[in-house]
Amino acid sequence: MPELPEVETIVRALAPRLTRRHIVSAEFLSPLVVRHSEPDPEIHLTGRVIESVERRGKFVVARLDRGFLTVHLGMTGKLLLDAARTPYTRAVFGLDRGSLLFDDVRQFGSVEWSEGLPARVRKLGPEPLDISFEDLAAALRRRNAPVKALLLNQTILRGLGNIYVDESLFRARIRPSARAVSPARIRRLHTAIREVIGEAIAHRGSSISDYVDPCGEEGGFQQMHRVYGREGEACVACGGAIRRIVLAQRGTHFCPRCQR
DNA sequence: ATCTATTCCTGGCTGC
DNA sequence: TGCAGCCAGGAATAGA
Repeated sequence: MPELPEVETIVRALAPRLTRRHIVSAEFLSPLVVRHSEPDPEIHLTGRVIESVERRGKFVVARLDRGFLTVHLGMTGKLLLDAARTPYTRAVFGLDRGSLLFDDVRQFGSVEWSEGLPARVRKLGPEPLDISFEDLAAALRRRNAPVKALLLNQTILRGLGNIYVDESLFRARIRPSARAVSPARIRRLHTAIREVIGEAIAHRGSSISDYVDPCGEEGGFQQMHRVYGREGEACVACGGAIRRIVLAQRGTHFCPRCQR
């Protein structure tokens, strides 16, 4: 499940390989993955030049000589360089040198062409590594949803998903169900998010289920998860059992003793 | 405006 | 062994 650190790893691998490449062919094998696109993406993409590849939250955005190619990996999406097609290949881009495949088993991901930056990218909130404590506190103030739901909301903060929200809340010692979190706790949360995201990027993301980068490499941060996927195991801080509940329609992992 | 529930999708897992 | 049924979850959408 690619979140900010995984997408950052992917974009770092893709950018030098795709910048200044010409798209000589574009083929969509599943109508589902182009559901967000403006019409006729094959026509608009063919012949384009890729000018840059950047991450915006969990989106991969390639700026073209005309328009944008935007990819969201959803749950199981992969961007693969010079790879063989599989039964789950949903889009194929021929380049003047090599090729780019979009594989996605569950098809929660999407690939789109648009003339301008897509609306759903434009309305994203700030990057977690850029936002100041004051702005984070302001964004969470006067909200009454559980803090976990707020952190998953990409218009408040972009790039965090289920894993990194659980890990950040553990390090900040805040219960995921907490509402109206105090400024002192938001201070801890601000620090925790920066630490978790920074460490996860340094470890090239978490390989849960079948995440790999465009060269087929796995990440290593899953070894360092303190709560996610550790239900019933011992808390690294207090030794108590990690609990799993469902909150905001997501599997939610926390230590009942450390996170009050 | 804000919050919550539902929906999409399918391989893999559980349990009978 | 086989298979029905459930689970994972990002984000669009609908409903309250």
